[in-house]
Amino acid sequence: MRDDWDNLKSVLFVVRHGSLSAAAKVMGVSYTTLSRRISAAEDSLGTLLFERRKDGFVPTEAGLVAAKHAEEMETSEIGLRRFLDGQDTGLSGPLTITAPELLITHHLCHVLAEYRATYPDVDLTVRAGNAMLDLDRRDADLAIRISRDPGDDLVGRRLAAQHTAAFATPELVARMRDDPTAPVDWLGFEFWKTTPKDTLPEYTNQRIAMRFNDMMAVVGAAKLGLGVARMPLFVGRAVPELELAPIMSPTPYMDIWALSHRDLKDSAKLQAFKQLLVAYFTRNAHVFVATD
Amino acid sequence: MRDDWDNLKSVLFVVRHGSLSAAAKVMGVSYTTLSRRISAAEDSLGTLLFERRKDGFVPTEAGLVAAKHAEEMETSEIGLRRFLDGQDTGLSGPLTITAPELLITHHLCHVLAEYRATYPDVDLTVRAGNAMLDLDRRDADLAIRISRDPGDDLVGRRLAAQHTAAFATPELVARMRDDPTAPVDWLGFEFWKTTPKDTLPEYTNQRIAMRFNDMMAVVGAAKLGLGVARMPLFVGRAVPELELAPIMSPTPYMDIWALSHRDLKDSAKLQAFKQLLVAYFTRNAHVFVATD
DNA sequence: CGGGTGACATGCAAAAATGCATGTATGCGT
DNA sequence: ACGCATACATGCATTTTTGCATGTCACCCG
Repeated sequence: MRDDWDNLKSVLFVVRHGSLSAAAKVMGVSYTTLSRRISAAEDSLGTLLFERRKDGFVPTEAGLVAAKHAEEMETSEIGLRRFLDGQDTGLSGPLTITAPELLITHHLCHVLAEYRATYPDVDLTVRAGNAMLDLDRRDADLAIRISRDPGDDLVGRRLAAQHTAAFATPELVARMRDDPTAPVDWLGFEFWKTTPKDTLPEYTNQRIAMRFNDMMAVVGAAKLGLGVARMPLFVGRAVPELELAPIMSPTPYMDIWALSHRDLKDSAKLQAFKQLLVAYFTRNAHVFVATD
Repeated sequence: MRDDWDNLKSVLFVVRHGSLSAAAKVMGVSYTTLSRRISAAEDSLGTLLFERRKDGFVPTEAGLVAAKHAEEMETSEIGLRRFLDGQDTGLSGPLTITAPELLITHHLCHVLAEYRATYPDVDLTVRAGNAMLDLDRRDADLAIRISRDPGDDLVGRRLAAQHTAAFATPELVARMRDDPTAPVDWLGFEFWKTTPKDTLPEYTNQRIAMRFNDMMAVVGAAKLGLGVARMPLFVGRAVPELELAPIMSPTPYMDIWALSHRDLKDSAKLQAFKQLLVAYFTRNAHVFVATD
């Protein structure tokens, strides 16, 4: 009866991380402790939860079920913490933001600096990446994303409209302008089936030279003159080695959104960040779209 | 990060039982420990959960929210335990049954005796009462009830159909038979608005003499000849001092059901009990209905 | 095949949580 | 007003939990 719930938490973490040692590291205890907690949980539930194999603890069927229920418990706990943090009107403590790498590098860094200077007591964590971090599970307090996907409990705020366009080195651009019928090498993404469809009709000789799964890689290749690349306007404009390629006009692309959890709408820390964020994007709206 | 979940459990119990001391008794720890766990929880959540008043710990708004979430966690834990117990094919360990007092007194006691003799290793608990014990929350593994209310996750098995009828002492019955127009005193229930509607038309002079909230009390009053009482056939027939009163014919009443949780459908202990139960009610079906 | 790594078992000493005893405040019934 | 019960605070000794050190086994890699 005594240490029941924490033991279930241990079961969850061992199942989730695959071994005592790995779970122990994450939980900040020794695996010895975990081993004993697992045994205690098994006693309490009257069931074997893990097989002790030479190569580690392997969850039994019952162990998986236990982990599933423990996960529900974790969800409740996370929900509680989020709610309480949402009530927090103080401007100190942790705050986690996630955003695409490129947006951080070129723009968010300014907002971060300003926020840091204004609210030095907030302990700010920034997670770069497009990964679908789970705002419900509290992987982050605020997510900045291209393309809106408002989960049930999320609130979204549109930060900016944006355009994409084609970019290349000045040499390539000059060549393309001189002879539209010359071959055009695209630097594309893995998922591209064909060359972009919204190019100007006079460019009759297009092909995909290489495919990437990462925008930074595309930018690198473009800088070396390996081809022309399609990217958000704000990306291309931030790379001095590249300029707009005439093969296509800037076209509207998905908006940039800030998403956060409903429960956090009263969090002072978060709202302060959002305010700076919106101000920045308002000031710099022109960077993301073609004004001409 | 260390003892988080158990601390939340402590918060739940203190909120639920109103004081450190009361919660401590239920949890089997000292209130000193609870006091410290509460403080730990408050540190971990960064919020005050209880006001320390002279007359005890009073939960704050945040404390109530925390308890609500902890209750969700408890629900998950109970669900886990129920599931695992459901997988249990052993015929030993705890099993809890609930049923109306009268049904236990007159009938279930036989089933209990038989079960006890057949499976002596099962640790059987019987909770008498019509109270709506919560099968989801594991207040009991099996509930025998008049009137079916199949909750979402419950499975029901009809045990018997039953009739109700009017009963009274032989003296009263004789008098009623002699002169249907003489005043008939009913022993009724609190919620009765009028005398029963399905009585024979020749009894023209009926009134409610007394109201009760308990069937046993009604039976007691009826035995003293204070009036005629309506009750399930199986109840009246089991009281030697009473006999069927001619004022009404036996009428169908709500069936008797056995309800249990879906997860327990493979529990050997429970299924064995159900088997004896069904057999008993099948054998004794005639006791619950009027066959003539 | 040896060296390195990861995963776990186990015994023992250190650290932490717990319970007990004692003390204060409040209310209740007579 | 007095004894009695409830509710909690706090210091200290004890029990429990934890971590560390050491040892085993299996695996991977050059």
